Amino acid sequence: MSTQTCVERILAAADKLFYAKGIRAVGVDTVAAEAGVSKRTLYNHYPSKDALIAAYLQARFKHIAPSDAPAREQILGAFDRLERMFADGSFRGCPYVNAVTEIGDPRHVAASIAVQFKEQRRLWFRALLQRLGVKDADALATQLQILSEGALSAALVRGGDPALARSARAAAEVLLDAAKVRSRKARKE
Amino acid sequence: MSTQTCVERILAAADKLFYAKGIRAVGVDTVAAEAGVSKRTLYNHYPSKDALIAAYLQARFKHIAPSDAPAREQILGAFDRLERMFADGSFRGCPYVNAVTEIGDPRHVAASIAVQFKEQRRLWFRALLQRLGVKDADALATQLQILSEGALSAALVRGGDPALARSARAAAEVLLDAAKVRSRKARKE
DNA sequence: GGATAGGTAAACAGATCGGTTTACTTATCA
DNA sequence: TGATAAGTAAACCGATCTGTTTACCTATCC
Repeated sequence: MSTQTCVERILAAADKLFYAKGIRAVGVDTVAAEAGVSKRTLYNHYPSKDALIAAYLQARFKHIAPSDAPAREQILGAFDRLERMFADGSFRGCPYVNAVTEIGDPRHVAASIAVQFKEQRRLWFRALLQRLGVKDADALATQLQILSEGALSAALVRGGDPALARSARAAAEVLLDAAKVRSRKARKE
Repeated sequence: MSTQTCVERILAAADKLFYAKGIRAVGVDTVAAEAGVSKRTLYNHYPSKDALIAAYLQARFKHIAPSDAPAREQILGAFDRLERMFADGSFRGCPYVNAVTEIGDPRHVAASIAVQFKEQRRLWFRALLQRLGVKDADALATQLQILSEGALSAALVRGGDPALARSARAAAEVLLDAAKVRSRKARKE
């Protein structure tokens, strides 16, 4: 017996299977079985597989915990987190990018969730860059986002090679060092 | 009537449909119909859908034409090519990454083809960097590869925004400028 | 002219998919 | 106690998928 509620177990099963095997590769019956729940119950909570997919992506939408650590440290820490993800063994790419690829239809809810997630991450970079006093924080944030995105994609193909995360981190350091700072006084960290 | 041979039409149809709609989303019957060929004929040339997928990926394996243009120009030109791909309207991400995502199984032929393709591109970067006399050409080549990979992935989610290719190009310029060169004399271009 | 190779069209087989329905069980609570 | 809500198990539906089979057609070439 568990303290988990019904929809929690469904979501946990969907998360595990959809991410590990792919959205299209996993049927609704399989999710229900993994959750230890009848198919009827699953369809009582989610009217369609599309709704379940949307819920799965929403549930993965973790906001990064705000931190008082130095901005540069936090930025580079994001790449260290990638490295740990790659080495985990169960890494299979970015769930949002995967969903967009597997679903195809750009009007699907999954597409807009993916856009929101990526933009949220970019804004997280931008806020930290602004704290660093970087002049064109917006442009640099996009570049850092592209770097982490690229590491994710390359690691998917290369079987989760953690060296890719370290490469991306080193590139991020170069970009940060080359970035122009607003003024001498603004540099506190 | 066309001068195209049978398997050429099959491959052209597979390329168009697999890339535009996804490998799993397109059935063998659809490919045969698009090629104007009976299903029996398709299975005479390719014993299974997996074989057709492998042929589709192999056919996309274009080697970049060698050029006498300055190395730095060629490297940055790769990002300009990305920008044109994004703006094309039919852009739907990298076919190799998509195949890995859609198929899942890392032992599938598609997975090794994807690895080969990505490595070939990385080596193309590396050769140009060596011509530039860059000291750690191997590491920088990986970073440039991560940048273009990231632009592809981000553009897939963001509906082919060409600005992402320009961002990646600008980052590549910064990395190139920061790269250490082997010696004064080696700098010819 | 007749064998051969390669093609078409369409039915078929077996599996799986998303989703629905039916009939039964359990637990809560007024 | 008895109504209501929520769950189970399993059959079922129609569509679609990969792959095979059958029967027929049409060039080419010796």
